[in-house]
Amino acid sequence: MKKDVSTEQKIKDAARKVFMTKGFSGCTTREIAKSVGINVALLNYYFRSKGKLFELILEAALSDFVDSMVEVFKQDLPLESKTRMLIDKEFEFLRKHPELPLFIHAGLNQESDAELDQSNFLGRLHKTGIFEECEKAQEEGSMRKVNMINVTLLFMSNCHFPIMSKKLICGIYQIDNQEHEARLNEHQEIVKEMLINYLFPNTNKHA
Amino acid sequence: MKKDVSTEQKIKDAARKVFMTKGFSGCTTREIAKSVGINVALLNYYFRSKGKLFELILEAALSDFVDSMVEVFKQDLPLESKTRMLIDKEFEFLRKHPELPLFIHAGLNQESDAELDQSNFLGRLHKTGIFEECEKAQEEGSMRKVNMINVTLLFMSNCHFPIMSKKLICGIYQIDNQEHEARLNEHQEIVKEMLINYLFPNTNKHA
DNA sequence: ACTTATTTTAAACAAATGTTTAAAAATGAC
DNA sequence: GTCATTTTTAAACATTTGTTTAAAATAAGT
Repeated sequence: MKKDVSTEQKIKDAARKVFMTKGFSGCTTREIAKSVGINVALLNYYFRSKGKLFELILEAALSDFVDSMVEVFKQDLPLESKTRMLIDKEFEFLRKHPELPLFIHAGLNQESDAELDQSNFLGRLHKTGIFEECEKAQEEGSMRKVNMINVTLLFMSNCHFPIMSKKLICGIYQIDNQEHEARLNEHQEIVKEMLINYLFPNTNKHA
Repeated sequence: MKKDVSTEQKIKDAARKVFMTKGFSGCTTREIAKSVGINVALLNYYFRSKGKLFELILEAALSDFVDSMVEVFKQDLPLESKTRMLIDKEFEFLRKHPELPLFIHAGLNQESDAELDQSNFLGRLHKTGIFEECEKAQEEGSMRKVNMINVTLLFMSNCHFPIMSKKLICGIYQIDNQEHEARLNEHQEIVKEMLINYLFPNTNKHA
């Protein structure tokens, strides 16, 4: 019964890779099975259907995202340092999984129901105490008074979009991967400074 | 031969709507045909194939985007006013076509070749003189010295992402459409202030 | 070793899909 | 009205696709 890696896990890994790059309806069960080296029927033996398998992968992807955020929020650091760290971690994480943001957004649109809070993402974030921490800082006046949803939007916009827009940017500006990487590295610093200046306006700027 | 609207155009309109919401492989030619009220064969009579039709729609969508940018850039206004106007126009445009950003990014990933600069987007932008205008402002010191690709990224990130992430945000924060709209309206102002402060740091803030 | 349960496969199924063919309907020219 | 051209349709074609069935191979229990 024991293998190096269980068949079930091998299928999940392959499915993740294929779904990520091609989307749910952009690939076939046979394509996934082939990339694992197994029969199509085995897919439905372990998971009941293509759709069920996809839901699993999507949920896991979302979870990965929240995990990387939680990890930073839990750190015992001043808010401003956490902000820098969050941005750095996000860029680092997304450089390793550049297809993830697009996959998640496209995936959520595919599933009309989108039972997104089964995994209780909001609860996991709350447990880190980050919301109270921001609230306190906002009352103290060290942090700008902005709704936390808007704060989230600011972070995600400026971290996720630069990664997911690679093809568009390279296409419009006619640049290659190397140049794009350079722009991305610079952007990471730009975003850090811009967001910190905006959210913590009273801090001395190092300029 | 003359109709109120030509069949060809009706197909394009329907295809645009369907492709936008479901993606290339997320819909069928029959689905498009049905929504026009015509036979499947007529699709391939006017356009040669599903793929060719899709390319047309995608190209047009990209063109719409650039058009709305060009329109603002051509205005005879100080850079800072143009910035405000660009952000307002982008939000306005995207509220009307919220599926567009995701459609474009997913579409570009689907087409491996992505002959994106057939429409010469860069050239159209150049012709507005916006690049020279920014370069001059940067030398004068009124605008922060940031590569124009990064400037583009800043604008797109902060305008496009908030729109395309609606389902994700509503799912995580468990908010309804109305609350999301309120966040979006506020975000529009946030983005304007943040970007202007960052790009034109020497201007007096109205605070 | 024999039996039972689990894992894997080959083959088949029915439905869906992109595309084509050939004929009918509509339109325009004269 | 007749003929030729354009537009539209119904039907068919060959694949593809998600899923199932039934049997074979493997592992586990005793």
